[in-house]
Amino acid sequence: MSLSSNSSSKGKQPVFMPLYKQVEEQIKSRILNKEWKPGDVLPNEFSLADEFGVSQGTVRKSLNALTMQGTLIRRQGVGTFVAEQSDKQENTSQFPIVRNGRRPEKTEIAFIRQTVKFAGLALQTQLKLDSSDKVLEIVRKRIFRQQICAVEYIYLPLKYFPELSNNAKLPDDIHQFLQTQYSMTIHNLVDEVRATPSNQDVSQWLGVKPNTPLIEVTRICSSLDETPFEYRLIYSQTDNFHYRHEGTY
Amino acid sequence: MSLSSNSSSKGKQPVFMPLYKQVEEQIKSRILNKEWKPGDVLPNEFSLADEFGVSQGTVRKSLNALTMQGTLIRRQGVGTFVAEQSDKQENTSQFPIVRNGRRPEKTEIAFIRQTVKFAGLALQTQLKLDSSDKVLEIVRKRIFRQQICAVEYIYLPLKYFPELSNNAKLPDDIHQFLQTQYSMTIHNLVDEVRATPSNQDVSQWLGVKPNTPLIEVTRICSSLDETPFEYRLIYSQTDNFHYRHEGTY
DNA sequence: AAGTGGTCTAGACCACGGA
DNA sequence: CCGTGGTCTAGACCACTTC
Repeated sequence: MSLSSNSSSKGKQPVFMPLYKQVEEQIKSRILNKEWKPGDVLPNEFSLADEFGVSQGTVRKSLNALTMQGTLIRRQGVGTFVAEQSDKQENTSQFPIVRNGRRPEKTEIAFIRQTVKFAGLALQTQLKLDSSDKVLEIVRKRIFRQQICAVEYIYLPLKYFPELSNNAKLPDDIHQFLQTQYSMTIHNLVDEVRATPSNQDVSQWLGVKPNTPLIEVTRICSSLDETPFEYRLIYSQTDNFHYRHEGTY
Repeated sequence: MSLSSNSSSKGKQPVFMPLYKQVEEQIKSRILNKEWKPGDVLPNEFSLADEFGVSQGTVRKSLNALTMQGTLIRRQGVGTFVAEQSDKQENTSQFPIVRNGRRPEKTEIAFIRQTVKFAGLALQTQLKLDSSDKVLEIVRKRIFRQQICAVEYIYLPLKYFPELSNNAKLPDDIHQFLQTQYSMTIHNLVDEVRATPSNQDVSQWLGVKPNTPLIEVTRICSSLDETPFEYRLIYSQTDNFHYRHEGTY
């Protein structure tokens, strides 16, 4: 196989895409097509170079770029793999609510309930659904050492995950589950944080007085092809916890 | 000049540092020493390669790494520059409070007051100060089109910025100012978000009823050498605004 | 036209992990 | 031991900016 020449007449702007970028896109699309699934090993650099008709150094540049984006994992002496959910959780603290003065810690999960519902308005707009689409709603608590730290509402569209309509309880690690069942991994996410008075339900679950100020984190997770596939609401009191984000410029 | 051989007997673990990493550290330290200041142009790749006694490709790898960390800016046909504050603000949305359903937008600033104080407890721990250290406190409002969106308390230690003790009002773009005056640029930051009832002062400034639930963002900015040099508290109501964070895995 | 960074190649050698 | 990715080099050519 060989890559396209550098000028294209499709768009208005002729698109100049360097070889390493083209290789990157090719690899990405094979992952999207599930030719290569999470955990799979890719051919080595020289095989890929042959296949794409470029030099090994060019392939290397693509693989390293995808590794930095978190799509691939490279292990010296072993090979290059499609990243699994578990690989990603090491780097970025999956769950953003942490104890004051601490780094992210592992949480326990206490299941409350799960139901299939029609998508409400917020879900329709954020997950690109319409009013006839259904979602699985999961409600559960996050706990650090007997201390209830947050309540989560998780919404998964049946459009993408049809088998969830049966009432089998999902495992605690939902993203792990979605990855093994649907080869769906998080590629990026958007968090919006607001302050809101605690409502009846959440107050009970968190063990706080109604109208206590809580933070409400709205999290939307998207896959590699930019499909938003999960909507999540997280409620937490912030006497002992906070939402945390650390960034490098 | 030439770099150290790959094995060192200083630490407990013999440290193997690849050449490109050593070059990276060298360049970083020259920036810290203010040999190269924000906005300065670096020598070209071949000059640096000569100077460090490595090949041009190795220097390139270092420069690209530092570019991705936001420390340098490279412009084809022109040269490689030490990043300025203005370069950084383009990539990462400096100010994290945005209107609902929007991307980050430019805000106006309304000055309220500024005072020199002794550092309180939170400041002492977070900025590594002691009780005799003084800070400049700046209080001001953030405004989107006549709509007050947030109140900011900004704390700058006189330890790092001694000339601020005179009562001259600082310009709106504080980071721009700190960069030109002190060659101090943000390298990373930590945000902690909590929910809190609005107090008397903030209620007035934001124009909300006392005890309205607000978000409180505690932001600590650090420089390239990991010195935390600014502590900031941001208060905002979240009927029309929210704290936003977008991340790629 | 001169000088910069950007892309691409080809090949050498090293370090690591597993059989 | 072999095969993998990691580092490093040297050199060619391209694209962009400035003069």
